[in-house]
Order: sequence, then C-alpha cells, then structure tokens
Amino acid sequence: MKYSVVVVDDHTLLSQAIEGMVNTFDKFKVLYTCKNGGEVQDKFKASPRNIPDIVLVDVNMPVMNGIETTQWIVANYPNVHILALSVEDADGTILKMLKAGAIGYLLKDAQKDVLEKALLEIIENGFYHTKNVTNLLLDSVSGKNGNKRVNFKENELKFMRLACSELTYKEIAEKMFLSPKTIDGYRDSLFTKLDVRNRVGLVVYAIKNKIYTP
Amino acid sequence: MKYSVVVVDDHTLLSQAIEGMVNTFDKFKVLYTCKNGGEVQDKFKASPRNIPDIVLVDVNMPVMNGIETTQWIVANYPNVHILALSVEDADGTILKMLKAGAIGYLLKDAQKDVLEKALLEIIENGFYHTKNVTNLLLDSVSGKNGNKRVNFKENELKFMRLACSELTYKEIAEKMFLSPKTIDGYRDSLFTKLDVRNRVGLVVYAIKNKIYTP
DNA sequence: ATACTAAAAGGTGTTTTTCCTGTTTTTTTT
DNA sequence: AAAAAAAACAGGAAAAACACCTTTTAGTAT
Repeated sequence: MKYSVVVVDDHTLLSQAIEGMVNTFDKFKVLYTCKNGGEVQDKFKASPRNIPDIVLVDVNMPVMNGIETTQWIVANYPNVHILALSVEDADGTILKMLKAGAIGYLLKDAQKDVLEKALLEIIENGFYHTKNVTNLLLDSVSGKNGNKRVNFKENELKFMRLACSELTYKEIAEKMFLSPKTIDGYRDSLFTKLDVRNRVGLVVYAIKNKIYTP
Repeated sequence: MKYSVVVVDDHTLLSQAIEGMVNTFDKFKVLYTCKNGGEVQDKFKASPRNIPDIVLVDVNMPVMNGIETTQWIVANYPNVHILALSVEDADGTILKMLKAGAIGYLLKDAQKDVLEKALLEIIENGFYHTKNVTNLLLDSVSGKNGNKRVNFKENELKFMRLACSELTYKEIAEKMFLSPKTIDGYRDSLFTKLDVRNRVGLVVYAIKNKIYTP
C-alpha cells in the first residue's frame, strides 16, 4: 500500500513535475493536485474518506497562501503531515510555515532523491528537518518543546473542539449523538495520550496546537 | 444584464484599478466612482433612477468616512449591498463597518478572483464573509468580547493565570496563600464578569485576551 | 462460523467544581 | 472612632468531572 500525497502549487508546470516525480517512488502516489488553499479545502471536504497522508504546500500562492493553507489543514486535519515547498530561502518564511504547523521545509530545486528521503522520513519519524531548519528553530523559539505528534481519531478531534466550548460532557454527548459514557472514554484516552490531568490541560493543548481556535 | 457597481475611494489610482478589474467581470460593470461619502450622496440624489446594486466603500476617507457613508446608504437605500474595502485589518474597524450595515469586508490587496467571488456571493447569497469576519461577528453578537472592557483586580489576574494550569482550586489557593473559599470568590466573580459558565470559558478567555499565554 | 479487535456503552464510587447562602476580617472613608 | 466598603472566608448542597473496570456491539480477519 502506498502513502498518498497531495501537491498544492499554483504553478501547474511545477506541480505536474513533482507529481511525476512522486509517482515514481515506491511508497508514494499523488492523489491529486491543487492550485491554492481554497482548492484544498474543497477537495478535502468533498472527499473526507480520502485525506492524504502528506501535503506538499507551496508557500507563495494567490487566493490562500501556504501559511494560511497550512494553518487550515493543521486545524482541521491534524493527522496530515505538511511539507513546505518554496523557491525562496527567506528565513522568515520558513519559520512562519513551521510555526503554522508544517513539519518540514524543502527548496523547490531539491533533487529527486532528497524529496523521496524527506517523504520517507516524514512517514517514519514524523518530521523532516534539514540542519538549516533545525538551527533556525533553535534560534527562534529556544523554548525546547518536545511536542511529539499525536495521532487523533476523528471523533477525538471533534470532541476536543467541543470540549473547548463551555458545554458539559453530557451536552457534548448529545451534540455528537453518543452516550455520555463514550464521551468519558474519549476524554480519558485523550488525558492519557496528552498527559494532562483535566479538561483545562486539554483545552490549552487544543488551542496551542491550533486544533481549536478561539 | 450586468449588476452595477459604484466604487468609493479617495485614492484615484486604486479606485481606477478596481474599476478596471470589475469591468472585466462577466456580471458586473462600474457605474461611476466617488472620492468620498458626500459625492455619493450627490450622485445618488442626482440620478435616483440609477442606484447601483453594490457599493464598494473605502473605510478611510476625508470629508465623510466609510462608516458614515455606509450608514447613510443603508438608511436611505436599504436595497444596496455594501462591501467595505480597507488596507488595515484592525478588528475594530471591521466590526464598525459591519455594524453600520456593510455586508462584507475585503482587504484592498485582495486578488482579482477574490473580488469577483465576493461580488457574486453578495448577489447570490446576500453576504460575503471571510471566516475571520464571521468569528468577529459571532463574538460581538454573543457579547463575549465585543466592546465592554473588563477591569480585573490584581489577584483575579493572578488567579486566572493559575486557573489556566491544571491545578485544582485547592492547589491554587495554596499557591496564593489564601483560603480555597476566597478562590471560589474570585472564580465566581470572574464567571459573572466575563459571562462564562465554567472554567473552560475562563481559560479560553484568558488565552484569547493574552492574559495567559500557553 | 469463529476468533479477534476496536469502538461504544455501562457500572460504581470518589473528587472537584459550581452555586447558593451567609459571616468575619480588613481597609478605606468620613 | 464610627461608618461604609471591600476582601476574605465558610457551610453545605447539587452537579459535573474524573477514575477505573466491565460488558456489549460491530466490523474484520481467519
């Protein structure tokens, strides 16, 4: 089974080139390409059963740029890995993308084998960082942060967002058409996963990781 | 038949650029442009048979600014749709325009297709809202964080920050060298002040207003 | 069909929160 | 110093949150 990839870039030529490249990789195949973030939203919403494992996002796009696109994907599909693509190496851009939730950054002129290596690393380790990027991160947010990526179930995410509202668990259960006991289960499992004591910890985590936006 | 648009902006260059842009759209044409609100009043009165469907209003103008202009149009020509244009994204401005009766808000550096999409949406659905604006509206309507500012006591602030940690109230009391019952008092008074139901609402408020930074 | 597995739901009991009702203590004002 | 105001504190009831452990259900693989 191959991991699915989506390419987002307004330059048709380039996105097609990448598509061709990725499709030659053993473990990866391109699901579709988008010209901008809006198109990503449309496609994601249109086929919720077919969400890619990895999204390659160009930083500079009209309509909805890479940063916004990244933020939206992170907020709505936290399990998707995002790799930023750009021609420019402007430090600010890289940082913004990473802050937005991208887990790696790749220059567009990267060689084929570099891209494949990056994709593999993302799947295996959950991140891909060139040394350059690592240094940038250390310099900027010297606040260490061992933010390991957690895999959430669809319902856990839905629950987490509702838990950030002032609803009681009983009310959340009603909204999700589930038993309060199931909600208890989601809560308990999230508490364990995220290593928090109570709902406050959950809410802070959700906001910090852009799963819920106040 | 095309929908008629009027552009109101004191920057001739920009209003002409917008005019050119709009005139390339299939379903829209620019009737005329105005430099300020006063001119709008004159033109509207001079040709009452020729009132536009949509008015694009710049927020910052001399003589009669965007908010006043919007109010006048809404009061005298309720069928006209108003879309606000601005360079600044200051939250207060957006809200004021929307309260004045604008049904949408667009940044001036918006791309051509965004403008067209906005215009179409206005004609079809009667409104155009970016997500950002929607959130602002929801907040203001629910009286969450609209315009009333809250005065916090020093201890209330200290407590609020601790309430964003995972401590129980008892533990917070110990940290502040106060009785748990006093903490109860802080909490209850904050709940009332901020109109929230529970600690979750408090935490979200604190983060949103940068009283606590995760 | 059977066994396995993950999600959903249930049972039971403890702790914490929330929301009332107050009273006492401290600080400020007159 | 007395009066007024603000802050701290209290008791107790009810609701909600939390923890832990078991059972049912539904889907999948064998």
